[in-house]
Amino acid sequence: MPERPELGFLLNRLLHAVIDGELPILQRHGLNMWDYVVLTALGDGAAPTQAELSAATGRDKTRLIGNLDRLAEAGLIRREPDPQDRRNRIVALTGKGSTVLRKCRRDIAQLEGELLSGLTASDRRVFERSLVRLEASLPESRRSLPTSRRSG
Amino acid sequence: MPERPELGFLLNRLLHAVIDGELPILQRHGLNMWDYVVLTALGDGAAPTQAELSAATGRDKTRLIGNLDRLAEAGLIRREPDPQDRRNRIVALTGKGSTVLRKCRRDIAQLEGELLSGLTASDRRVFERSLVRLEASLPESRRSLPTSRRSG
DNA sequence: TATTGTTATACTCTATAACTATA
DNA sequence: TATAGTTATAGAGTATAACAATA
Repeated sequence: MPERPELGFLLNRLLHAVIDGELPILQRHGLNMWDYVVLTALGDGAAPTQAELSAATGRDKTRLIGNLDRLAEAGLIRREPDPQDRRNRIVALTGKGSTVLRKCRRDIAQLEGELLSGLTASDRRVFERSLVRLEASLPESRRSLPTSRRSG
Repeated sequence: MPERPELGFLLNRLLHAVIDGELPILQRHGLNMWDYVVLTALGDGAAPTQAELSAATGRDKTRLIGNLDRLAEAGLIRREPDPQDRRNRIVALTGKGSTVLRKCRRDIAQLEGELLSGLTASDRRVFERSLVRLEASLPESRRSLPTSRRSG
């Protein structure tokens, strides 16, 4: 729609298309976007404290709690007191949590394939490689944060 | 951070980097992100009604009003009753509005150049072309909507 | 009766500040 | 005193519904 399509415009449109595609997938597994971000972070690294998890995901520590409560209630994560420092609570995936995470990733990978199916194989390789490179070039400060906004 | 970087993760990081870079530019001209989206829409097409502008930008019509009030107050747009149908108000850029829009676009183009400077010229061409193609392949439903979220 | 623009209300999400328990 | 986790309060942003003017 802009005469020269701006990066922000294009990225925004694309991101929201991805989110719109992902939300139903996550919902089928009883997850919202932040739940999935948390599970992803837990699947990537070793068991962290909630403070570390907050930093890793970009989710404010006070709001992270609600996600962890629900995830624990659903049996997807465990929260255990740290024997080293009993102020900490160590968060870790359960077997069920790993399974749900794996299924979501599989479905999301398929969704991505569909979204990118309009590109040639060569263009897709360059596109994905560029995304990874650009992301790597960003300052550390910005962390994850897919939102579940609704447009007016 | 994910083992296989997901599209949503990468797009989100990149979009927020763009937004973080753009907000100070817009702020220098007294604009917020929605103001800029509205000015952009007005710069692209002919003078629309507020309802059309709402549809074109994705901004809810009730929340669009506040933006239009401020933009008119700042002398960047005009709102005139439609002689054809006096329920409508026709919105249009003023000369001052066009100037501000042009300056913002120029600064944002420079920002984009910096953000993409890590790519080779060839990769950048493919990357931008792919973005445009992917955006064009999306369903009509989704319209613009850069947000000014703050991560926790 | 339907529609444009507007205002008002309720609701959600977010930011900030307290509180507790450990250290 | 400082920190991890938690809870509570205030504020911003959003959706929804109602309203006045015009068709």
